[in-house]
Amino acid sequence: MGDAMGDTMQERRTHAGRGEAMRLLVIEDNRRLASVLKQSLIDAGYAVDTAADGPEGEAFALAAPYDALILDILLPGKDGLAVCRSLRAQRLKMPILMLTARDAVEDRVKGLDSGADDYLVKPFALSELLARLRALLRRDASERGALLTVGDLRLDPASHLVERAGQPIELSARLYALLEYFMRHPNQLLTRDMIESHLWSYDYGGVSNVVDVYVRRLRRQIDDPFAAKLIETVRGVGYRLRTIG
Amino acid sequence: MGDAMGDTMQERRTHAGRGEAMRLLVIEDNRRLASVLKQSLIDAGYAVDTAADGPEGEAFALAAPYDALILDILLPGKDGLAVCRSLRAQRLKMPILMLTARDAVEDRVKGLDSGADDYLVKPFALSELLARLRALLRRDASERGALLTVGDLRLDPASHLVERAGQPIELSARLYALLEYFMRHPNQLLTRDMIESHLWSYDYGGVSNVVDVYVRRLRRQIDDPFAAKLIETVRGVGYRLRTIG
DNA sequence: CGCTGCGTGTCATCTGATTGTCATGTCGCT
DNA sequence: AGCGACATGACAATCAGATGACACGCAGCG
Repeated sequence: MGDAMGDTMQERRTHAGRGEAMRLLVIEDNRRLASVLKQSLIDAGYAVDTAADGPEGEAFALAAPYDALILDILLPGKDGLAVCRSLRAQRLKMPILMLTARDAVEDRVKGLDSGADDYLVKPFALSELLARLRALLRRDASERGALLTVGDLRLDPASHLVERAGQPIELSARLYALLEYFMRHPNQLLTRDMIESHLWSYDYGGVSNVVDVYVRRLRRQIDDPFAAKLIETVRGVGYRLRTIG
Repeated sequence: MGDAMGDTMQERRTHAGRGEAMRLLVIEDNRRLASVLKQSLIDAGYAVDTAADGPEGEAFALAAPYDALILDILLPGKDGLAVCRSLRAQRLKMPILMLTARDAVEDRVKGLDSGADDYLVKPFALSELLARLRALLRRDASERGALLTVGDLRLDPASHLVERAGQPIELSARLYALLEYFMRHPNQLLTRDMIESHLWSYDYGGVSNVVDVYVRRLRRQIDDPFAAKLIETVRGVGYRLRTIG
């Protein structure tokens, strides 16, 4: 195995080396941000189109096949949520990455509710965007939007319903997002940093135990009432959702 | 407790799980800030070089591979934005964290525009710098993890799970780091100094038997319960992890 | 308007786990 | 035997995480 640098270079160039570049559509009304994004994505080896408002974006998406969409929530004409729902209604299955303004907690939930596959809170680091994009493109179409299952715990991204051992569980927005993050990475160690930058904006203070507190709340709902505990603490590092006892 | 100390310790823990220190290049003309940064980053477990102006920094970056750059915008010779663009034009893809004294939103966009991955406004808290750095470096690390195997011993960097002969083994953070270090250098003689400088601060007292103690603890968990012993003592020198019986 | 309930994030406190040191026992080499 | 070098168990200080309580903001409602 190569050293860190080698792997980095390799990974970053992956798309450029591919026969066909992955095609992306960026729907973002802020021109400056749109152009920055476009250039960065092109540098990263993608083929990129941009659209500046909802209707235009939707038309683009319907006119040509894209491998993924990057979609701002706040758009003139027709907002990102509506575009997303509309595209899904028309059976378009490509992964959609939503961009949401900071402090819009509701948005995050609605975003996932409307059929988006992931969301990113502004401001974000470009590398984070690229990483999430890689993750989305890597994921097989068949496993996106499918029912997530870990042990006797089930989560349906489409309906937002969660249940364990047949018992329905009600989760607040944050808790739902946290659980979904866990379930999309079963058995994987999630550091506090990773969780924090997924659920809060990446430049969140850093000196806070929000993550601990939310994990505690999640445990109270999905673990406390049951014998087999699913959320494991990895001391000094983070947490992990176990698939097996 | 002082903030700086707390951050240092925390960061060291974070990196304890890694075999090799991450290499950073700091390009900053203010000597005092540069030296404070360098020391703090070293304390945090990174290997750090510094450059005092644009051209020098660029030369450094081109000469050797770094895992990340910390780049001041205001630099003599050639400013940070130009350095950044230039490096990107030369296909260097490592994450770049920009620093600036100006606090206009404009700069953020310009910074990202020139190819930076993240942006930090002076004055900043050291803890924030470290947090963002971790976020930038995390990508490369998390997407790398291949399963490490030595004999019937297996270690998965992604989940931090360790098992021998199918039996799961629970390791504390330090022990995990030690084992990972061993497993990334199988059959290789590791001196006490090497181990000490990888897992503890580079200039650890020297008059301590921490290494012996931790090797003992590791043995208790991965060797004691099994017939074939994997950790070998090389008298007068150090230890070695054997792949063969 | 004020009351109430919910979700969110912060804080202080508590507790077992982890850490590094030390004293002592054991082994291997000359 | 004697000298290091290493192994080992015990120990106190420290720390990371768990946990409960609190304060704030916001939506719904009388």
